[in-house]
Amino acid sequence: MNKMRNIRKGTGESRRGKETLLLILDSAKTILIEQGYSKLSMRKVAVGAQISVGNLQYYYPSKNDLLKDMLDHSIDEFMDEFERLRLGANNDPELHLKSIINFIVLDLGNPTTTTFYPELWALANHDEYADKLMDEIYARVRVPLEDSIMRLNPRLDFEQVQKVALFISSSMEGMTMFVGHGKVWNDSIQHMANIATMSFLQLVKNITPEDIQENSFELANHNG
Amino acid sequence: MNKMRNIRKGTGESRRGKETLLLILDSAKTILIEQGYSKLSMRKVAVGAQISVGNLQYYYPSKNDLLKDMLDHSIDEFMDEFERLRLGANNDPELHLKSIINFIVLDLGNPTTTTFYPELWALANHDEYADKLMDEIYARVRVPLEDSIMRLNPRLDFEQVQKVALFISSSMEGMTMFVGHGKVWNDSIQHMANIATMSFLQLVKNITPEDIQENSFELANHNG
Amino acid sequence: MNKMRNIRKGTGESRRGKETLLLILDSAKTILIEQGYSKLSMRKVAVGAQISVGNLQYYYPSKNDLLKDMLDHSIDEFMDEFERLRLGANNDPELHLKSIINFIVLDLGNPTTTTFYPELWALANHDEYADKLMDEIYARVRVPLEDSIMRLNPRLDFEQVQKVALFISSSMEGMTMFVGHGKVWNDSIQHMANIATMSFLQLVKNITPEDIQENSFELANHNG
Amino acid sequence: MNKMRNIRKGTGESRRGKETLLLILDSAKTILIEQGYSKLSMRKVAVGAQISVGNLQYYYPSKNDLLKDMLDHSIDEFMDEFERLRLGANNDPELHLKSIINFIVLDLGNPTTTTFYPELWALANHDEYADKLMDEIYARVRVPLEDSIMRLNPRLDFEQVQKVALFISSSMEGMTMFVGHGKVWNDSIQHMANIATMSFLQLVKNITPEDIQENSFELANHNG
DNA sequence: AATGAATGAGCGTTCATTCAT
DNA sequence: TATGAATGAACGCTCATTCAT
Repeated sequence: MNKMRNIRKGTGESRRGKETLLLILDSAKTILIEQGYSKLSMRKVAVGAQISVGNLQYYYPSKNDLLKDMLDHSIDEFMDEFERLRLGANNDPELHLKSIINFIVLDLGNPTTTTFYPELWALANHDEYADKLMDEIYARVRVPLEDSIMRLNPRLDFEQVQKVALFISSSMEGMTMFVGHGKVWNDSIQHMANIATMSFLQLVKNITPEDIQENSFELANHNG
Repeated sequence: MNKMRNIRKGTGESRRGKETLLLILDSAKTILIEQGYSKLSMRKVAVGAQISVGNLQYYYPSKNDLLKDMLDHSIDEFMDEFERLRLGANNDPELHLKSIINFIVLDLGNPTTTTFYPELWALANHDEYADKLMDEIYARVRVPLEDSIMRLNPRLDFEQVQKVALFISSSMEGMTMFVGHGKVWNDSIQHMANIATMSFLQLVKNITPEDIQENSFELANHNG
Repeated sequence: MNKMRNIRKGTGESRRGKETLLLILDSAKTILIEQGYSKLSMRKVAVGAQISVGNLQYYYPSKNDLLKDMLDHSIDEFMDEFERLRLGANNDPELHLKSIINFIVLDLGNPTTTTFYPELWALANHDEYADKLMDEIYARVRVPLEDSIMRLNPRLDFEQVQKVALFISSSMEGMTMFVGHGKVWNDSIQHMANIATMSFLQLVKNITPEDIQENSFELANHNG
Repeated sequence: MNKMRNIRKGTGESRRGKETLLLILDSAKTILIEQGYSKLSMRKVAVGAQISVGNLQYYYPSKNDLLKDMLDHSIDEFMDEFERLRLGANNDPELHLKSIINFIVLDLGNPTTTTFYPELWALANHDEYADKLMDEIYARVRVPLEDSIMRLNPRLDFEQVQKVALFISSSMEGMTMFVGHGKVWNDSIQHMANIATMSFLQLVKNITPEDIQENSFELANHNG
């Protein structure tokens, strides 16, 4: 299965071409992670891949084409790992949930993850393709979460399960900027994983449809 | 209290200068939000503020100077609201916690918040000042959270309280990319606030020092 | 009367700016004439004007803006001369016609005219502005021709006068590529002017509405 | 008779090669006509001919080689038609002259002619080959004109005949930019052909050697 | 006869910055 | 305070050309 989907027909056909394609994508990803999207330029990618700008543009006629392929390529790596985790799950939904949480939170400490995802989120606010990609990734991440939640709390209908899964997933993503690689609380990443595990399990087991539905007006009344 | 801290001595002193300064900062913020940091340029800021590039550079000799002031200015607005919330709190720690959670989560639906913060997080990975600023903001946001947690769960020592507060705060930030303005799950923002409230309250009340300390090795044993 | 109409507001305001503007337009025109439109680049114009590319783009944000102004500027020079000729005309329509013909045909020998106009014609086939400009120039050139023709041949209605003027004008333009500067027949330019004068005078005096209206079918009949 | 004269020895020898050669030349001509010489590039020609750039360069090692062959090829088509006209002429010189004029003027309405020739004239000012080619074409076009003029006006010596033929030929070319396809006066093309026919016949019949020889000094005297 | 891969120069354009006025 | 003028570097991109296969 060839995951690179470079745009221009007829590029990356030969062995040499495929090697160059990989050099390009790695270079682009490295620059995105080390310097951020605002510093990502075709020139820098070319230098990083040790090819000429002209040749880079032979593979990717426009910067946007490169961006797309680079995002695909970067995400595929994460997804591959995640897929392995999913397949290795046993039948115990609680155990499965725990292992997913632990995997995702600890993965935030990976330097690549720490810097790549915030770039993607920022990009998604201004770039349609990045936005679409984000939707796809996180939908796939939520699938095993939803599966476990459904089995651990049969009172919830599917929409409610989806929202709980979304809460758990986004909750973990939010830690990136605080416990990720190089961040102030990076040393506490395992403690954060523990809190997350404890918190999410309790949530999943105890939450009722009413907890979710309760509207802000009632909340206001409670307050008063 | 003048919150703008523009670098060049003696600028923004006259009435007209102050007005121009505000026009500049608003223009910069608008561009950051609408087009992202990679598209933010001195030229565009000058056009947006309806002044010449030369004059812009009179106020901010370098782009970085502008960036700093713009971040300060943008965050001040959020902090002002947050401060009002803090001061308006009554003595009930649970009620206070609930109102903070509700305020923060619902604020994510604000278009400015939705796009501004991801830009800041991405920036913080490559810009020292943005990084420092983030630390300051979120430390201040956590203070009232820590206060409530401490009172609701006296078993936890301060370090543990800090970590629970960090978990809750980052958890909410993570929703930005999913329930923010224009995002797929924006319609569910109130439901997400409900889940968050329920989940965090349970967490704060029930968590023990052991839950936090438990290490991954034990987890591994549990798994096996 | 300032004939330069550079696009960007606020450029060319100071004395120095106006000088630079002239250097730019002269440089552009020289390159167009010496190397042709396909070789006209912002870089070459900047070098010719002895300024930086950045400064050139300060005056003309886009190449098209420069092209427009350069065309305007180049044509103004021709029009100024032509206007002087028109104003210096006495009341004798035949004499006036002769002097216009002589002026235009001999002007074709001017190196600038020889190369500039074919570039303009080619450009007009692909560039809307050049096309519009051509219409304007030649309409103005035809005015004094129409005036003379009308007086020399009262049998023609205005539409017919226009067509005869168009024939005469375009006929002269066609000589550019043959008797212009550096062309094979350049030595015969005065003889060509003589033939043109004799031919056009005869035409104007003798042509009837029927000559113009006669359709190709009748022509075929005449032929048979 | 193979009219294509591509440079590289041994190309276009096989049947398939000849087909590709035609695709290339057609593609080049189409681009020249639709976009102008400044937009004519090897890449675009290759795309238009549906071959790779590498293969295009197998046929034409340099862009200039392609340009030459393309000009030859384009002109051959016009010359073929013109040759047919010449051969179909009967013995009446006036009739022959009329049919040539009608053919040439009406041909200006052909979209290809309208745009191709101005490009050629512009090119001829900067490209030696295009210049040489122009000389050849128009010399051939003038031959039948000279033949008719000579027979219709025996007073003229050959040099004078040549100049009258040149005047008539260039006069017609000049109409291209005004009555050609898509031009403002295109609807009047038949009327222009009529005026041309009438004017040129009168010229040819009545012109004297003195009319041609008369110098500008005498003209100047007339004016004064 | 044809493709894919690569180069290096040049293109129009945007940029942060400097400086005279 | 404010503008207009200027620079030099970098940007994304197109180009003619070369070469291995």
